[in-house]
Amino acid sequence: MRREDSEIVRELPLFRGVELENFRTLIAAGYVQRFPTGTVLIHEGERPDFLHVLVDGQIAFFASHNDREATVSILTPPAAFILAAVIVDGPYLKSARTLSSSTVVLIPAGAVREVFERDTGFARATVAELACRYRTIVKELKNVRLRSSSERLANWILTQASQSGGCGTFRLPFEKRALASRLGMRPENLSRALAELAEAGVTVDGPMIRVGDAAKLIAFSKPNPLIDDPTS
Amino acid sequence: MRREDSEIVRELPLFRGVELENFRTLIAAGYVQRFPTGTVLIHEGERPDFLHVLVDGQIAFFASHNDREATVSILTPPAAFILAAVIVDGPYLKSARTLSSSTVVLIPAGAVREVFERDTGFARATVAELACRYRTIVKELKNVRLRSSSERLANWILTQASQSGGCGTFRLPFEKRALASRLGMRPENLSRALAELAEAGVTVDGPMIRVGDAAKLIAFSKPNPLIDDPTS
DNA sequence: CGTGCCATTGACCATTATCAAACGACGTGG
DNA sequence: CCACGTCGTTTGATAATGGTCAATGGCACG
Repeated sequence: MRREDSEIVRELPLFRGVELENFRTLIAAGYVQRFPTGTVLIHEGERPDFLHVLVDGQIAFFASHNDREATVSILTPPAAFILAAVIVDGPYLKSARTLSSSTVVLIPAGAVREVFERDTGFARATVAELACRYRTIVKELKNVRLRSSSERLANWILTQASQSGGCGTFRLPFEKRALASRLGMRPENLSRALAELAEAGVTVDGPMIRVGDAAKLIAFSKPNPLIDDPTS
Repeated sequence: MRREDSEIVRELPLFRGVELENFRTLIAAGYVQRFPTGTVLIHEGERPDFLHVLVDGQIAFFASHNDREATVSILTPPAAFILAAVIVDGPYLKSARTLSSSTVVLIPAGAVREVFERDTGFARATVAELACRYRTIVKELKNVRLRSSSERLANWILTQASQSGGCGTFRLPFEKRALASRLGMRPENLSRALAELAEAGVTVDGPMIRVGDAAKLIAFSKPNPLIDDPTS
């Protein structure tokens, strides 16, 4: 593993509190892999062999049933994933697919569980990580149940715009079809919803989104920190 | 606190591994309260003062936004709740209301965090609890996104029937309106969906549900352990 | 310079929500 | 003991939301 990659892992909140020796054990057991766009890294229902850390790229988590497919979340680096499955040693509940070419650090599940047993710093960080993940999904469930699809879109644009720095313009981080699935809608509906948001001052040019009138978009979106604030 | 109540708490997976001395600290700091039906115990957005343990009764967790209200989950005793909020010391993401008169053990959040810091057994149990909770919500999100409302109902009836012992008849554990909200539908729709399930051999008499033909209901429901199995 | 995929648009359909009304169980007060 | 009101449930009619199907245009890539 390149020093560069292990540094990224070390800097994650999940690993920052691990004792150096234990961290080295984990890194020594792990390795790095690079996957092209569209690779399915993990399959719903299988058993977790590795804790994964996304170092670069983008990964979508999705689940299938009844000939339908739903994106549960999209992960941006750096971040660990499938921690819960590794901890409880239960089957993956979601599949994962790269949305762009991605590099992933793989740490054997057994090593993770061992270090978890003897390193209280790691245990604490695991708790914090899981608690945050849990809260994130609760927010997502609220998002789905309490808002229409255009409202979800409007709020997604708002948070995206605010994360992309002051100017009201940003580039979609992935294809519109991926965004549609992430927001629980069809691509056709996303198109229509984007067109509808012109009334709220949002203009679209290919992958570029421009928030022309933030106040108007906020009025339409009715953002709620208990749904949209990733830090709360 | 009655010995009876503290025993129930002690037997929970979350507390079973806590060192006896630490457990006594928690219990000494806590107290029991009984609430009538319909009491709102906690309010979305407020700060967590206590870790709660439901000892008897039933509690619905719900969130409000845009004049809408959505039930996120319904808890049956014995179980701890709002653990994640206590751990990260963040605002409640959901409100909680008793569906029947309920007794709850309240343990001050500070005491929980203190014991959490020095008791590795508790830390480990917390991790397990959070990981399971996380996975439960992921399943719920899949349930909402991958199934129609009648499918959700059919699968709910299936698991309920299997948990209520061999005979295919059971009593709804709460009002139909609460069930409707739990399943993400309106009471009117629940009525219609129940009527529709007659084709799958389900008969309804007030609060009594009878699964006349399990095979037929299974064929309709298409149950999926990665959504419906609470243990996986 | 095709070929394929994504995005968009329009027409139509399915699902679910909303509104309204009526029924029945239940409890209260005359 | 009965009249009445309340509330949960059911049923019907209608509207809104989102999904499906089909056709088209644009763009990248071979």
